[in-house]
Amino acid sequence: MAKTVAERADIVPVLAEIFREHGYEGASLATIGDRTGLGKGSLYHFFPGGKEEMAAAVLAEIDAWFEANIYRPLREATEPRAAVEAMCHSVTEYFHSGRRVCLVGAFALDNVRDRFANCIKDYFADWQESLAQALLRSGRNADDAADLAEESVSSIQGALVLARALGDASVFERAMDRIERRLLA
Amino acid sequence: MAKTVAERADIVPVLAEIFREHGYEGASLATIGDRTGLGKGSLYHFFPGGKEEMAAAVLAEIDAWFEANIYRPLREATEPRAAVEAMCHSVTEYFHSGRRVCLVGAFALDNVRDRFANCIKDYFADWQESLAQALLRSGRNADDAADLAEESVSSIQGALVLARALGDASVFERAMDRIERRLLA
DNA sequence: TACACAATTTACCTATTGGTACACTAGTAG
DNA sequence: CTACTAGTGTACCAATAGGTAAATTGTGTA
Repeated sequence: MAKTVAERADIVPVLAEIFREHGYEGASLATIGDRTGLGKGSLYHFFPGGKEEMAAAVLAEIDAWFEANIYRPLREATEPRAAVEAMCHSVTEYFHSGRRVCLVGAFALDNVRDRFANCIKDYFADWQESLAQALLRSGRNADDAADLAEESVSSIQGALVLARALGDASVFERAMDRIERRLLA
Repeated sequence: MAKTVAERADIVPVLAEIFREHGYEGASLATIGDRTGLGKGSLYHFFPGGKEEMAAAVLAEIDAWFEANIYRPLREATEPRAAVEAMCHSVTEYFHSGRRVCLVGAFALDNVRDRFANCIKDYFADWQESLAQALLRSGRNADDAADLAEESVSSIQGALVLARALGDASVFERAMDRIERRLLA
């Protein structure tokens, strides 16, 4: 009998992909069980809070990833312009050039927004603030930096929506080019 | 016994609001029954295809509204710059300054995207094309017009996501100002 | 006045939902 | 060798899901 012991850390990325594909309501425990290869027993062992805790864990991991790979580099870069450039490339890679949905953005439009309002808000607020900080240190004034950061974060989300709606990844790539050009101008 | 006869045309806007609030999967027939004040019998009388037909009807009505109020004016305007300006105002009003979600955008991020792929695609393609046409006739070259139109449509969606995520309508208003300025530059 | 038909109510159906209870297995520490 | 524990599998649960069937109501028209 295969006992193949699992770990929480291995499950969360799978959960993330499931929520991305099906949304919160659309991701049933049956689907989750199939895709993770875990029975309900194991699932509720790792996530006693059920689906809600699973989604929270996914959001926490996403936040940790962005903190480590996007926000902190932007905040702490000695070379802010290079950090901005690096952000653009990381983002393009992370979202598979627009073929991958932003789970936080999707949750924001869904009715689960209320349940995870804080996570969702922080995700975008942190992004905007860290980017604004890098722009500030690259020589812009505070107002321009804040405005440009807000526009960029917003545009990335819009490009993800449009790319997916049109089924055309090039929409996202064009948007990222525009954003990078404008950030470095 | 109150018989209060209903009409399909009266129901669709209510359905639209329900789908906006709860998403496709999240909008149960129970909720729909409550909010419309109609039993399942009436609902299936008007929409024999069930939930899917209800959503399709909503998307069709949205498309018709945009065709009449946004796309056609852009395409047929004798004064294209004024039409672009009018579009910006209509859009701001339609989305309640970012407090109201774009159902088509939300569906695009959801897993129901596949089911309504054509509607969703057309909505954005038509918007982009009609806007590009107005820009073209306002004196821009074809490439600039197409690019700027794509960027604008994309930015509107992004602004809706971000405004809702942050619970801050001013994000949307700033975005619309930027877009209008750039379109009329 | 009676017919036809649109609209509605009510009752019912099966599958699935998220969640619980609990017995069980396999390592591991003493 | 034994006791403990993290992880697993199975069976079960009430509630709800979307959907169906048919009897009933009212209303405009001939």
